[in-house]
Amino acid sequence: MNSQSIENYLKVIFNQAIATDEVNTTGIAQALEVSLPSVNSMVKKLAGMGLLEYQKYKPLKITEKGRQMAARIIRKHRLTEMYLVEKMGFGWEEVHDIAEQLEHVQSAAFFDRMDELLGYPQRDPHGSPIPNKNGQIATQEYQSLADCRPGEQVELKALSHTSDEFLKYLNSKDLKLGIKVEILEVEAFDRNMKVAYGGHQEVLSALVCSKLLVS
Amino acid sequence: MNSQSIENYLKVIFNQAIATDEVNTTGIAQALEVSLPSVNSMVKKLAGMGLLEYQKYKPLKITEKGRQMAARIIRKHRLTEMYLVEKMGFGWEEVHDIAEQLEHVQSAAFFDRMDELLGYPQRDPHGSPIPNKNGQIATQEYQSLADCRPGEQVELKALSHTSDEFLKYLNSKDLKLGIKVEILEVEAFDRNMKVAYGGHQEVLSALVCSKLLVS
DNA sequence: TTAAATAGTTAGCATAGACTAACAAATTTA
DNA sequence: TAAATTTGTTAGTCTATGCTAACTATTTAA
Ligand SMILES: [Mn+2]
Ligand SMILES: [Mn+2]
Ligand SMILES: [Mn+2]
Ligand SMILES: [Mn+2]
Repeated sequence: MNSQSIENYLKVIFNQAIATDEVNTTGIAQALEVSLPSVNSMVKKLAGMGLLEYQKYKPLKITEKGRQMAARIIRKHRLTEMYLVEKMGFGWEEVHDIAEQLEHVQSAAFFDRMDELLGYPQRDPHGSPIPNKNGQIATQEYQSLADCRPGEQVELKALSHTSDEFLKYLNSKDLKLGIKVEILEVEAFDRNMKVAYGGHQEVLSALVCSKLLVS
Repeated sequence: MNSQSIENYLKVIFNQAIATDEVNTTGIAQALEVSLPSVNSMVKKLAGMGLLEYQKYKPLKITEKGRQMAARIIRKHRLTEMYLVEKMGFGWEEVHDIAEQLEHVQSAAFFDRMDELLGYPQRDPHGSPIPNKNGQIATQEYQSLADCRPGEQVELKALSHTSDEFLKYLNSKDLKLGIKVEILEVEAFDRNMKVAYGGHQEVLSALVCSKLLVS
């Protein structure tokens, strides 16, 4: 069985591969808050396990085997988050740290039961897709709210950033997944957006808009 | 934060202290399936943390601090087992291995929520008491079925042994907690018992009877 | 296109937690 | 009670995973 450490590395590498395709040592070190030499030795180990392709000084590439293994861990993470929100009444800002631990539990039955009780959800509470048991994952086809034009009416589908602070900010503005948002105005200077949704009218910063994924 | 290893040692020591008051190195080694020197060095570490009293060649004694810490882990274990059975539909023979992992999750909110959703249960699916948040634990005041006499009518309250095989055996005989059992006959030679309960009439071996706790 | 900055690597070390081999103390058995 | 057995301890080793310091390769800026 792989250690929690290995699983956490692999997950970070997988996520960085999605974002940039080219994964580098420094990015992993920052994401995991470990030193560069620690990453270097773990990367060699993962390569030895056939999960990465590693050549000195070259960007890292995750293998298909690595991708699948990572996706299965992410599956457990996201199912857990969904379960905590839907079945245990937690807020979407409370679940990540718990899921970060539960994702390492070794018990197919446990996660399969969550999946079943949830009715086989496709997305987690933050709108990210839940990989299937084979490690296949739907690609996000949403655009950023920041790329929308005045007059458009869109639906909030997912978040591209899920820090506690951001989620609490969204709570404070009653911004939830599924709400319909109308873009009223875009300020040319700073790209701030005036939007209307569910009885609210708010001005959202360009930073916030860039993290909101809509369709 | 204490490691999973430390927590598992402490739990074993706590349980042995309940059973015998005198805890010895060999017993811990057997329970955890590790070598004697491994236990010896961990025991010194736990003593250094103030969780045990250790003197060379003397039986170990768990401290009040150690007892409380152990009971809090056991609380998480037993709440988890109860949650898995009551809220997720697992059988009592399926939950121990999952709880063995979940008991190490660091999140008071997670276990408090389980507790709340379960309605603050006093006992786990095997009838063992669930310690409270301060590490206080009710003492079992049940007697073994093996100590009962013919003609007595008792209620099955808990198990003093909870291996998968034993639980599956109980499943096969429809023996569940809460059922009323009448002792019909005790065979003098081997102490086998003929009992009746819920439409069943069975002969239970002395070994089985010794593991069934009743009131 | 050289110099500076950044990124990646290696060597060496630390800690946690496991192990075996060798030995010592305590207990049991003859 | 002396011998045999069991129990506990010490010393030394190993693997996993981290670290810092020193160095090298690559990339960026002057
Ligand atoms: Mn998460
Ligand atoms: Mn994790
Ligand atoms: Mn258990
Ligand atoms: Mn455990």
